[in-house]
Amino acid sequence: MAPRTRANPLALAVLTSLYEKPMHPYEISQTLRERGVDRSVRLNFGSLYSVVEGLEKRGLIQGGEKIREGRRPERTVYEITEAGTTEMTDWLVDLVSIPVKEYLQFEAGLALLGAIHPDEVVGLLRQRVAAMESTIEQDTAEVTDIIRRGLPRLFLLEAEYQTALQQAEVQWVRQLIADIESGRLGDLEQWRAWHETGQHIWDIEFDTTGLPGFDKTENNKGQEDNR
Amino acid sequence: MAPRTRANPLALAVLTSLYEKPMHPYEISQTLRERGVDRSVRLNFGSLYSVVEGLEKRGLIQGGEKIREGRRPERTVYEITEAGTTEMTDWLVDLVSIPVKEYLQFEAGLALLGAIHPDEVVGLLRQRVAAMESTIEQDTAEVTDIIRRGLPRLFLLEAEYQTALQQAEVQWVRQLIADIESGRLGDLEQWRAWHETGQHIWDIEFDTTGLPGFDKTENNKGQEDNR
DNA sequence: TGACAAATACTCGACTCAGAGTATTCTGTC
DNA sequence: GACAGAATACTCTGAGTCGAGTATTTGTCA
Repeated sequence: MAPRTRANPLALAVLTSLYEKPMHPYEISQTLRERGVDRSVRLNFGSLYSVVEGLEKRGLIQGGEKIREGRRPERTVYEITEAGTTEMTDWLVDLVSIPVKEYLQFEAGLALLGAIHPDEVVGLLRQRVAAMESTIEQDTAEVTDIIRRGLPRLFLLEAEYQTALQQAEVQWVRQLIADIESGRLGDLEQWRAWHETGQHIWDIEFDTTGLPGFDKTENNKGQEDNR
Repeated sequence: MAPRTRANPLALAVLTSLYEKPMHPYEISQTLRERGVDRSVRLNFGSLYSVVEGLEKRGLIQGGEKIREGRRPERTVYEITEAGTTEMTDWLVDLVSIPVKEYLQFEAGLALLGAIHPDEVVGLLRQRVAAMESTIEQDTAEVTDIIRRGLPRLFLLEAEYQTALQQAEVQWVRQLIADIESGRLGDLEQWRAWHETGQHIWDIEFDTTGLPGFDKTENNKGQEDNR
C-alpha cells in the first residue's frame, strides 16, 4: 500500500513535482503526463495514490486542506517537507550515479532461447529488428520535431538515451543473425538434435558447477538491486 | 498468488525447466541457478512457489506425487502439460520477436534530472561511467573464461547482450558529459537560475500540450507492455 | 436543449512479489 | 563422534501493483 523503500520511481517523480509547488494527486498525474515523464516512469492511478500515501507516512510530504469544489470528489493538496527534499536529492543522485542491474524481457528470452527450435530463431530476430527500426525512426522524428518547437534538450535526454540503447540492440541482434547464418555461432547441430531426440545439450556439453562467478556474483556492483 | 498473465518471466523459466524433465520446485530453482538463468530472470522462493501454483491453476503444469523422504518437507513433483508446452513456445516466440518498452531506473533519473543542480550532474555521471566500466571489464573476463572452458556460446548470449547495452550506455553518457562541459547542451543558465530563484524552467520555456505523440503514444509498438 | 464524449478525482479488490523464517538433514573437520 | 554450518524444501505474511470501476462535471455539436 505504500513504499517504505526506494522501490518505485513514481514516488521520486511525485517528490519532484511537489518540489515545484503543492498539488493534489490528480494534478500531479496530469503534470507528469504533460511533461512526458510517463514515458520513463510507470504511472497509473492505483500506484499513484498508494505511493502518495506512503510518502506521507514516511514524512516526506504533508497533506493539507481537503478541498471540495462543487460536488466533485474532494482533493487533498500535498506539499513536500524538508525531509522530502533531502530524500528527493539523495535518491536522484543515486539513480544517476549508481548503475543497477535491470532484468529485461529480451534478456530472459535469450537465456531461454534453447527451448525454441533453431530454425525458427532467425526469423523471429528479423521481426524484432524490423519492429525496432520503425520505432526508432518514429521516435527520432518526434524528438527532432519537439526540439524544433523549442523544448530544451535537457527534457529529452531520456528519449535520446532510449534511442541510443535501441540502436545498440538492433546492431547486436543483426550481428547475432549474421553469426547464426554463417555458422559462426556453432552448436546448431546439437541444438537441433536436442529438439529432435530429447537429449539435453546441457548434460552433453558442459557443467557449470564450481565456476566462480557464474551462479552467484556477477553484476551487483553498485548497490543492492532496487526493488 | 498466481500469474494469470505473462507478467513474470520466471514462469517461462519454470516451463522450460519442466520441458526437460519433471521436477519439484526447489530442484527447478537449483537448475536455474546452475545454468545462470538467475542472472537474467528474477528468481526468489516466494515468487517461485506462487508462480508454480499459478501455472498449475492455468493447467500448464501438473503436480503429481507428493514425495516425502525421511522427515524432510514433502516435495511435489510437477510436469509440463501439452498446453504448457504450447504456451512456452508462444511466449518465448513473443519475447524474442516483439520488442517491449522497459522502464529503466536510469531513464527515470534522466527524466527528472532537472531537479538536481547542474553543477553536480557531471560528477555523478562520471561516477556512473567508472562503475560501469569496471563491471563490463569483469563480466567480459568471466565470459571469456567460461567460453574457454567449453560452454557453447548459445548459453551466454544474454551476457553478450547485456555487455553490448552497457557499452552503448557508457558511450552515450560520455557524450552527454562532453556536451554539458562544452556548453553544447545549452540552457545551463536557466537550469541554474531555476534552482536559485525558484522560477520554473518549464513555465518559462515551453508548453507541450497538444504535441501529438508527446504524452500518449510513443513506443508501444508491438504488444501491450507486459506486466 | 438534450445527449454523449471527455475530463475530473479518486476507490477498491484482487492479484503479485519479496524475502525472512522454519524445520530438518547432510557434510566436513578437529 | 559431536558440533557448526551449508543445503534441502518449503511457508507465511504483508507490502506493493494494477487497472477497471464510480460518480460527477464540463465541453460540444447538432
